[in-house]
Amino acid sequence: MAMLAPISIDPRGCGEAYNRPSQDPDRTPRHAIGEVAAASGLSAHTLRWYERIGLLEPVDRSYSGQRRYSDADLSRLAFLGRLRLTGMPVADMLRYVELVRAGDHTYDDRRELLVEHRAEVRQRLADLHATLAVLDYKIDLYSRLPDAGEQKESA
Amino acid sequence: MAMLAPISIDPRGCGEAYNRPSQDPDRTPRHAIGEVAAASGLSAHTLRWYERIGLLEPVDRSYSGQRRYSDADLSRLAFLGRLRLTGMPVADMLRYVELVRAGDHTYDDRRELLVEHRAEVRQRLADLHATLAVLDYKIDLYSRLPDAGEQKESA
DNA sequence: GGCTTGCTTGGAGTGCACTCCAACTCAGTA
DNA sequence: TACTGAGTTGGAGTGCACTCCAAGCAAGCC
Repeated sequence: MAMLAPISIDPRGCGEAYNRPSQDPDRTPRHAIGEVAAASGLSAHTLRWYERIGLLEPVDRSYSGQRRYSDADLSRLAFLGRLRLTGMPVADMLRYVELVRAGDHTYDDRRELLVEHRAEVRQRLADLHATLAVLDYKIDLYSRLPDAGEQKESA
Repeated sequence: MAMLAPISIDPRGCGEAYNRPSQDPDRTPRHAIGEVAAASGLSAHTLRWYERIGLLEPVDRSYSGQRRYSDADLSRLAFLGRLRLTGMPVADMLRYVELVRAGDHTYDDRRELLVEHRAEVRQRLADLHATLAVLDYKIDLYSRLPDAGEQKESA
């Protein structure tokens, strides 16, 4: 297998890349599914499934029928991966992708969708911070009352 | 229905409360399932299910057989709710509860479990922060290219 | 007394997001 | 040319965490 350029992904450039002029080198297919799985943290199964349900446009194929992902696919995946990782339901991701597909007149809807997700992300951050404090408190407690101690804690 | 004292929950005092001397007012049963559901954010269904699978000790009952939760139950629930909210699998929560049940000689194991969870919480915090930056970037982009604009964005 | 609302049960059902299966084909190396 | 490992498909299966159901009991209010 020819050595492929290492994959690097900038999640900022996602979705929109779809609207780029087609001579953009961005859209040259070159990455096999295994590479993409390793780079994105999604399994090959999941990558195929995302394509099947329409989260990704049909991916280009090699002459023998194997998938070859372009950098544009990769950056979309990177962004979608972030959305998933932070808890956006697949159905909402699909809606976002459909808005991108629909064209430039959907900017407002896309923004709204992202703004809503941002609010959820902030809520999660708050929950996690609060829990972190509780965990620190209890871990400290357990550290100071090491195992098998006879004394009981009162908090 | 008699007005019950408003429920306030301090998640720090959880699990351990189980080892308190029984004269502690903490263990007086008084809260109906509906109240507890409202206060904890868990549904009544879920509260019964948690009890069924052993996350909660069998809850005290009124003479007519309805559940009456004590403050000790509540504070355990508050802590368990935090663990769930921050992504701990129910199976791990169950393990934690079983360690609490097993007695004081399990402090080290409990601490280890919480330390592991804390690491996951920190990882999530990092993921969320990184995604927040991406969301801010894209939302800003969409805001500056309001809907139906003719120009295309290039990032 | 009648009404409404809330609670009870065990077991079955739901929704989400994958994840696997079987039976292939294909690519690269010795 | 044989072998190994990676890729292909649609449909079925899995795991998790609830969530609901039906039928009935109980409590508070007019």
